[in-house]
Amino acid sequence: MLATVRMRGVRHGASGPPRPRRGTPAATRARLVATAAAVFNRSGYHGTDSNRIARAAGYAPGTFYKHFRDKRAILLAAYAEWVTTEWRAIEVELRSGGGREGVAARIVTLVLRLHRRWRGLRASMLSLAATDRSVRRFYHAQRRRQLRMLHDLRRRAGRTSRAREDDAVLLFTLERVGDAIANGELRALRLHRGRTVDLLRQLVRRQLG
Amino acid sequence: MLATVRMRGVRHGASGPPRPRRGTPAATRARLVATAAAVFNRSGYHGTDSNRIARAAGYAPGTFYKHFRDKRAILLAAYAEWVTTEWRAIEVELRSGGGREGVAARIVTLVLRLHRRWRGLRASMLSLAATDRSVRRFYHAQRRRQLRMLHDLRRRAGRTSRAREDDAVLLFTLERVGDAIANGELRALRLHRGRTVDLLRQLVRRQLG
Amino acid sequence: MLATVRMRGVRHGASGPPRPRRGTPAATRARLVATAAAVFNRSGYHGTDSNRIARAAGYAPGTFYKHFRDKRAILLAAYAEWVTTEWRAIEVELRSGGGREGVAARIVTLVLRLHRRWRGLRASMLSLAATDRSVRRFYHAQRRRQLRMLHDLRRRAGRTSRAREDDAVLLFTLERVGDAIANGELRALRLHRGRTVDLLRQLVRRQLG
Amino acid sequence: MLATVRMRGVRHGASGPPRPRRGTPAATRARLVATAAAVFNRSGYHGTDSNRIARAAGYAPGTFYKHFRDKRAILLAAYAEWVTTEWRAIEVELRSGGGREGVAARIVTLVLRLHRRWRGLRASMLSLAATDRSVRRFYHAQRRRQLRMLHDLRRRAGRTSRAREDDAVLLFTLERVGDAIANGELRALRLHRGRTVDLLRQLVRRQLG
DNA sequence: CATGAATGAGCCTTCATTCAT
DNA sequence: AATGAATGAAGGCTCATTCAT
Repeated sequence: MLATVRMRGVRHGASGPPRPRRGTPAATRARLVATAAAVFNRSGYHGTDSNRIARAAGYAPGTFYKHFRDKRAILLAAYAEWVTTEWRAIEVELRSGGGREGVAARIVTLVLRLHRRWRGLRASMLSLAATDRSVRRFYHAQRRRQLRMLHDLRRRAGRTSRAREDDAVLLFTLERVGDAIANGELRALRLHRGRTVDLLRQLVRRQLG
Repeated sequence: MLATVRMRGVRHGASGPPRPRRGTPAATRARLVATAAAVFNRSGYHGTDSNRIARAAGYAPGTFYKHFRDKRAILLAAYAEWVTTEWRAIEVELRSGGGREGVAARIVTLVLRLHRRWRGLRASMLSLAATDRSVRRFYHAQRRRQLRMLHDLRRRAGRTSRAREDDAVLLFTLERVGDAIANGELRALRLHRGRTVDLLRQLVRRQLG
Repeated sequence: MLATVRMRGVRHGASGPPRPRRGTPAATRARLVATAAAVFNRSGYHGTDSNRIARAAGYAPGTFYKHFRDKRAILLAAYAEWVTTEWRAIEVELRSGGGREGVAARIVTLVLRLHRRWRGLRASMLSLAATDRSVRRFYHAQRRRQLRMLHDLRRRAGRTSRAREDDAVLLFTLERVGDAIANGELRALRLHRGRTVDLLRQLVRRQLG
Repeated sequence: MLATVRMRGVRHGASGPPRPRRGTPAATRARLVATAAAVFNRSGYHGTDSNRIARAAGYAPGTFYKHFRDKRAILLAAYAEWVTTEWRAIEVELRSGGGREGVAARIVTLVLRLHRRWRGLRASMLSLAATDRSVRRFYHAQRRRQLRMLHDLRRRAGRTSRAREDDAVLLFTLERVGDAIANGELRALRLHRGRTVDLLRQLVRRQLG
């Protein structure tokens, strides 16, 4: 959902405001969230302003504040969407079956892809969370959701021996390396991407198995 | 150095500026960098301004710009200092000897402590790096330094079998978990801190061994 | 237009802003341009700032930048208006007929009056044009307009024998002497104003005839 | 004098401060004035600052204020020098004899060359004079000097029939066209330079004859 | 005489937010 | 529901000027 609606919203924004005005509040809100996600992703939270987001979505500045208390609120909404999307994709991947090996490999690929695609959005979130208490709480809540989802996945696979701490550390590693690859850190460090990805796959396989 | 000079600089800034009029440029610069590190750490890059930093260090706004081209520049200086400080500490720790076990444990403790203390500064750096190309390059250069330092450490310890990719992934994991602890994520996720730290120690021990 | 709207805009700015909230963008823009012309005229380009102009027009600082890219842009707009206004007045004067003598005399009077009234605005323009390439280009374009207008006037009067160089030199002389009178240079040099003006009238008469 | 000392002063300024420190006050002052003239000429009064001028002359900021009350004062000094230089050159030219024709032609050439060379300095002067009363007074005093010099020249040549008003208007025209040529206005207006210069020569010849 | 570190008022500009329509 | 003109606090940065050495 994020990946489709959002991209459209922005493409239009580049030329003019072609969006249909007067829609259901929910549709307007969704359009704004999707656009915000794309814009934050490209320019960063501190690199855009609420007027720009509104215009990019095809609305006037005032409309923005009819749907969101403030700029922060829309970032939270966009990020929550992102978490949902990511884990929906992972669930689909897992359910599609295949050997333990294949599943681990595909999950790593998926996570890396999503991190690459949304690195700016995630960076925006982290940037705010660092200073803003309530954003941090929200961010932690999202993380709890992730952990719960991972735990459910493993339970369904019949593997519950591992501690939640192991899950968390794995999550952190995946996330951080995902960001690193997305940022171009690997290239900057002249590290082999394939080797690094293999390492991650091993870690995931071990944890799931 | 960061940990001492810096904190003082800010402390007196809080009450009234004790007018350090007329010092060597190097001393002024150092005072500004130290203060900036502390202020960024507390309020985040986007949460302060150059005037505030200057005042906190006991100077007028203009002085800031005699020493740094812009606000960005002082963040880079502060971060570079931080990297140096962190690894100086790690080296000292390693040289102090003790069994393999003890060293690994102490390094983990050290890294976690430094990350906790400076999480705001690091977050500021990441926040800028996400949007600013040249900051990103600088950040990557610092990371290269870290990796080189880690590699040197292991070579002196006579352990070179591991690939640089393993080093990097370990670094990322340590860093990320360090941030997570500092952020209060562990608590938010109701994870056991001791267990998590033990996990990290194992990883480090394995990598050094 | 310049002479009326503008002066009003500033007058009420002096006491308290009468809050012209919500007008058409064109009206706001016009109000800002008129005010800027008056303020530049009084204090010079480097003697005011965009906030002052905005307030004098009855707006907040931000409004200024909704209508003009920067301080320079509004000076250009104000100056372009001035050129238009001046030549509109000259055309009217010419069309009003009367003998060759009378027309020349009246044109000189008119030009001198306009230069006296707007000498600060013109000085602002010259001051910027001296340093700023693009302002200079704009200024030259305005001058081309003037020359074209003068040429058209003469053609309609059936006098085209003179070269464009003569037109230009006449324009420069008129302009410079106009400034000199406005500046009080004549008085400072203990020159007779009447005699000087007569000289100019002769020059204009000769050129038109 | 302006033309020599000044240019040197700046050339050095570009690399480092190579000037001998500790000279006679008069020498220091002269060096500063010459440098200021060159710097104002290039960048305009509002395009530089007193620190830059001091450094370009090989001195520290404080030295500047030991020799001049403020930034304005050095512009006045530089401009006064310029007027002196210009008229010294014109006098030399006149004294060198030659027929009436030749003298007029050479004076025009000279004036145009000086205006071209120092257009930035003159523009700086005009820019300040427009706003600043006392600068304007100073500027007028310089003009009086010019007029007196011109009058003396004519008396020596035995031509005193013309009124001072005529002298003044000629001066203004020469000056203004000189600036126009220096500014590139002629080119911008697609006017023939040769023709324009011829026109000026005629005017001067008539006035001297 | 000369230095140069330091000053701080103030300018230019941005942007989150409001509110009358 | 949506608009968009307007707001104004605040941030980044400059530069004329001072003064202790």
